[in-house]
Formats: sequence, C-alpha cells, structure tokens
Amino acid sequence: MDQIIVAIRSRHVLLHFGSEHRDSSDKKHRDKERLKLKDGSSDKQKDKHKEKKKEERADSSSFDLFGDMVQINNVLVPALCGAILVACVGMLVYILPSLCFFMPFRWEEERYTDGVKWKFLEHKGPVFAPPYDPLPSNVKFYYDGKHMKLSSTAEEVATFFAKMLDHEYTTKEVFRKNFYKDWRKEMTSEEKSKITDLNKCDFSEMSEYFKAQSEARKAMTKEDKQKIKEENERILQEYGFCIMDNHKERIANFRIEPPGLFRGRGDHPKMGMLKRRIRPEDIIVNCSKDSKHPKPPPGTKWKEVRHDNKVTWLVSWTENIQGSIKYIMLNPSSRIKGEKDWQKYETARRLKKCVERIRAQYRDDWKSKEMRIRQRAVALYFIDKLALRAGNEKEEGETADTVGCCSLRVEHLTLHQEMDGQEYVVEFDFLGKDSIRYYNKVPVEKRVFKNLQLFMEDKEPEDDLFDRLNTSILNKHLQELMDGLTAKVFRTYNASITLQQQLNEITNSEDNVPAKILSYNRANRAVAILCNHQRAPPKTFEKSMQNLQTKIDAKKEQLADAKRELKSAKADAKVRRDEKSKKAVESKKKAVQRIEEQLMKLEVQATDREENKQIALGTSKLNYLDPRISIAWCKKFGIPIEKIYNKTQREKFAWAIDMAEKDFQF
DNA sequence: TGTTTCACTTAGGAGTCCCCCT
DNA sequence: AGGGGGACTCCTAAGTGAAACA
Repeated sequence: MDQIIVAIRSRHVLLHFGSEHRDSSDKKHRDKERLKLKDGSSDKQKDKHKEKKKEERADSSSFDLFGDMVQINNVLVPALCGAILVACVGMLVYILPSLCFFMPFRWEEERYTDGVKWKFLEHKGPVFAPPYDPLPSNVKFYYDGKHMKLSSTAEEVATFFAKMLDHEYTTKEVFRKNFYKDWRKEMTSEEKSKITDLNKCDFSEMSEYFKAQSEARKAMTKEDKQKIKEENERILQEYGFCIMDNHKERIANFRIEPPGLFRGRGDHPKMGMLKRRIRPEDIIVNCSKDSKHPKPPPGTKWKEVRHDNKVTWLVSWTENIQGSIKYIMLNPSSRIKGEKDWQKYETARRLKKCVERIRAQYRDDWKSKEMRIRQRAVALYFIDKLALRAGNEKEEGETADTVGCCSLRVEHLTLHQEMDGQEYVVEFDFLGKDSIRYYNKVPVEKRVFKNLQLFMEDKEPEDDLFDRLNTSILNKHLQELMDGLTAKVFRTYNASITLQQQLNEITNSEDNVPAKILSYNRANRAVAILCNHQRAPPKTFEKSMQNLQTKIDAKKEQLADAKRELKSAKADAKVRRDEKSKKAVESKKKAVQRIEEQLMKLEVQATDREENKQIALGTSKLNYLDPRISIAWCKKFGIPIEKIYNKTQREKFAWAIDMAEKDFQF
C-alpha cells in the first residue's frame, strides 16, 4: 500500500505541483509572483524552468487559452515552490518522502476534505450542434401522393425520420406513434390540418437525398477530407480541453448532443420521441470564479454560470425525454477520473480482505428467522456469485422493463429440484441493463433453493421476488460490513479477482507471445461471461471466419511445400557435403519454422475470434479489471503493454502503468 | 421513511479510420 | 491504388448510489 502511495505521489508531484498554493486569483498578484520567480532564480534554475516550460508548450496548443495557461502555470507556482520543484527534478526519488510530508497533495486533500473536486477550472464551453440546413427545393416531401412544402421546423423533424427509414425502428408502432405525436407539435396549424396520417407520408426523396450525401462524402477528394479533418482538429484544440488546477485536460464530450429522434434500447416506451435542440439558454456552465468564463454564442445567453467546485462537470443541461440532466465531463485520461478509478479498485481490494467474513455472514443469514434478512442474504449471494447488478427500482412506463438483482420478479426464475443430473438448479431468464438478456442455469445450495421457494410462495409471476428488499436497504447493510462497500463493488471485485486467478492459472511461460495473448484474452473472456457482457455477432462474422480459414488452408499448403523443400535440401546436402548446400538446408529450416509460426498465429487468431463471437471484452477491460493486474502480467511475461491496451486505454490507465510492478497481485 | 434529484459510472451500437492484402 | 474488414472512437442511453427533499 505504501508503495502505491509513493508511486502515485511521485506522479502527482510532477504533474500537480504547486496547485495548493493558488489561493489568490488576482492576476496582478500572479504577475508579481512571476517576476519574483524570474529574478530569484539562478541561471541553472532558469534553464530548468525553461525546459519545463518548453515541455508544457509542446503539450499545449498554440491556442490562446492555453498559451495563456502556460504563463499561468509559471506564474502560479510561487517562487519557493518553483525553487523546490527545480531542485527536485534530479533527486525526486530521494526527497519524495519528506516532500510528501510537507505538501498537502491534491489527491490526498480531495479524499480528506469535504468533497472539493478542484480549485481552478477554465474552459471554453460546449460546441453546439450545427444549425438546421434546409433541404434543396428539388428534394420533396409528399403527403398522400401530393407534393407538400413543409415549414423549416416541420421539415427538420421529418428529416430525422427520413434518415432512419432503413432502420427497423421506424416500423415499430410505438416509435411511429411517438414520432408522429411530437412531429405534429412542430407543425404549423396548416400542416397539422393537412397531415393527419403518418402512413400517407412519403419521406423517400429525403431518404435518397441523405444516402446520396453520404456517398458523396465517401467519394470526396483527399484534400477535402483533409480539410474537414483539420477543421475538426481545430475545434478539438479550441473546445476539447480545459484547465483544471494547473493542468490541461481533455474533455470527453464537449459537443452538445444534436437534436434527433430518441432511440431507446430494447422495448422502450419513449422510442421515436423528438429530442429537442439544445440552445445556449438551456446550458448551465460550471467554472471557477477566477477563470475566463466561456462566452455564449453572439446574441445568446447561458441559462446560468455557477462556480460549484464540489462537482466535476463543466456544462450541464436538462434533456427533454426523461427530464434527466446531461453533463460534459473530463476524459478518462484526466487526473480526476484516474484517481477515482484507482480508488474504485482499492475499494475492491479491501473487499478481498473481508469477503470471506461477509460470505460466512450471509450464509448464516439464510437461516435467519426474519424474512427481510433472508431475502437480503440470498440477494447478496446472487450479487456475489453471479455478479448481478444491484437493481434499483424504475418508474414503470418511463423506461424499458429491465431488472437487476433486487428488482427480480418471480417470473424471472424457474426452480428445478433436479436438472441435467444436478440438484437445486435455478434458471434465470431476464432482461438486464440495455435490455441484454441474462440467461443462466445455476446450481445453488439447498438452503438458497428452499429460501427461493419460500419467497415465491403465493406470489404472482409479476410480483417482486425480494419484496422486503431494495438497493438502499442492501447498500446500507453493506456499508455496515465494510466502509465504502456497495453492491457494485462485488462486480468489480469478482471481475478483477477472476482475471487474476485465470491469468495465474492458464498463462504458460513457455508459450510464445501470441499464445500468451490468447491466454490473456481467455482470462478476459471468463470475466466478460461472468459479467454477461454481450455483443451482437458482427454482421460480417461468418464471412470473415471463412476468409481466415482459407488463409489457414493456404498456409498449411505452404508449410507442406516448405517441408518438402527442406527434405530435398537435406538429401542434397547429404550427397554433396559442401558448405553451400549446408547453408541451403539451414535457410530451408528457417523457412519452415517461420511458416509454422505464421500458421500457429493464424490458428490462434481463429480460435480467439470464434470464442469471441458474442462476447464483448471491452466493457470489462475498461470498467471492471484492475489495470495493474494486466500491466503486471505484461511485465512478468515480457509482453509489450501495447498488445493489451491501445493508445486510449494506455492514456486512461496511465496511473496504473506508472505504479504497477511485475509482482503486483490484485 | 420514502421519493426525487443529482452526479457519476457503465454499456452496446454506429460511425469512422486505417492497415493489410490483392 | 483500391477496398475489405477489423480496430478504434464517438455517441449517448441506462445503470448505480448518495444527498436532498417532503
């Protein structure tokens, strides 16, 4: 633990030095400080300082805000700290402990002070969706076979529908009904009286037009594509970053969601409703008082500008479908997200230390004379054993009908006294988050089985299985068992511990790199299966599998050829006994080896892909597996980290890459 | 105490990019 | 050089859980 703290501290000494000293936001004061720093520094110090500045520049864009920030960075580090910083650079390792002692570090402070998330926050606000671009006059809309010119507002909404025409969404009754209802609200009274039946609306010209547009986009010249790319890059540089406590951080979703038709997942009662356009007047901006506040577009106003440093979001607005709040927040690579992520895994590791005690307790509770305690204990058993989600209550009719553990209904379970030669089997069949089906047959202990029978007694299929339980009760109980324990920690814990165990078990140090990576993917897959992370099989799956098989066959033939050639070269060498033919044998041998390796690689690839058909590895990799496990594994077995984590993932897990040594165990 | 609100994490699909093979 | 297909990025919906509120 100490080691971890030192590791993360060292990172933050480098990255966030001096942030605590920025109490005054007075620019004049800052400038003064800068002067002091300049005058007070020795030449050597100045040089180092320059170097640091250079680094920061390279890191920042030339953009105004951040050009400014480079300065602020310098200014903000008061003279004393600047001097210490300079002195530190070369001997960081030695003075770290004492440094830690003296300096209140932000990550530390955050955890111990009352919910303060930052002290300085500056950004440029969101990027709004482009305004509606009306259709050219030759693209027509027909009602009941007759051309009809729509008002701009009604036309825009119609284009949303036209763009989705190929999607099966638009055939669903609920979708059409919701769309039609909301569309009418946008029509002029004249349009309203004319258009009375969605089935008589002909959007096909619009649809064709958009298809042609997308074709045209694909067919654009390289130069035009390059131009668009550059423009996007410019917007990214301008709006995609913010300054949070002296650091330029990437913003995750700085573009406001464009208007369109709501596409819920699964059987969503609100599918097809109009998601309205967000205007500056809908936007709440959050930034620090002493920052340069973002400017609303000319002629508009923000709904509000606030300075709440107890939250991490930069911008928020209320969405009209569910009435929920949407946020703009930082990228996963940011300090604020990274620290939270790290914390999450540390909580899961604390659970590891007491999970046996908790298990003993809930097993004991299966015998409790109180119904609520038995229910709690059985639910917890499911959450622990099957990695089910907590299952908060949901408002009926507002969302798709999905459940988690606490909201399971009688109809989602079937009890089998005996099944496939196993006793006490529970068959689960329900829709979970995102309407992904959870189907599983699980042998359980007799006591659990008997309890389930009891809970289901005299109930209708649509009744709650755990009628004396909800997530709030469960989490309150968990909180008493361990500080910071909630239902979701079990998912994190079980996912990570599974990866660790699987890796320990199935990695063969004799294997070559591709085979080891196959082992890794298999371990990852075990977790994905546990967490029920599914995906739709890729549309091209069968075909790409076939292609791969063709390649494998070709490679096999190639191998046979190479072997034949080797054999004849050997025979030749036996006869001739000269250097040249010996060399020929050697090179043929190498060829065979190379081809064997290539074949093996292909076969591994095929296995991996086949096993992965319906399983999504990404979600667990990104959200449930302590990255230190994977990094330690890479280090231990000499696997380049890039084979496991791509660039984005490495950025997100920078904290872990910094701190995990090869002997790290979850 | 139950309900609502808010903040933040987790999730799969769509869209885009880019690399490798032909 | 073109294009097929996998990898990656973007998008935003859908969860969790704590705090505020009634």
